Amino acid sequence: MLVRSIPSLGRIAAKIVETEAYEPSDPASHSFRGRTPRNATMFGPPGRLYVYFTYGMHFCMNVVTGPSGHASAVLLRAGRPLEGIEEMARRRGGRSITELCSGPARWCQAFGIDRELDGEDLVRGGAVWIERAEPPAAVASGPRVGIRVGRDREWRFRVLDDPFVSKARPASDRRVRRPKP
DNA sequence: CACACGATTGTCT
DNA sequence: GACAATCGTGTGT
Repeated sequence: MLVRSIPSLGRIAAKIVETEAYEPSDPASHSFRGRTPRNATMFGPPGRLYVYFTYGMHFCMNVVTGPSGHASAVLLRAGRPLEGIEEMARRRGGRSITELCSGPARWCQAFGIDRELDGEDLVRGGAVWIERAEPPAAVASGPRVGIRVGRDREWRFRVLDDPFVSKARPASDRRVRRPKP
């Protein structure tokens, strides 16, 4: 689960139910064409938050996963709200609970994640960090969403039958993995 | 310096 | 299902 601490507002938390993976030899990755000012955090050490701005109005967040120099990251696409639901609903304009964190830009808005948190250390955990949660019974994988290249890499992962995954193409999943208890 | 476009979302038909 | 919103970023001149 992803946890956000906001002074005077307390904890906001959501269980991660949908992600996408990106790595440097992957044409869909921001890191594919090398380091730039925007993607610099991806090229840094793992365990950091990579936040980028897109479509002139939205933020999306990733967890940097590869060692320094190997720019890999995992996009956080959807979460199930667990704590601070009132605060999330306020930031999301009073929308229903399934629309609070179900989408990468929606999740950032609900958590108050923006440019200022790019590069945040998720391991040290000051403003935002990750905590262990109950593992899912089954994970489905399939093509990533909203990209025009790299569709052959089926690196979108979502919890099977979870109502909080984003609405994008649940039928495109091609493989189901069931981790042993 | 100009310009095309995006790891999206919300609204309208 | 179509499309507007809205601007930072990367690329090319």
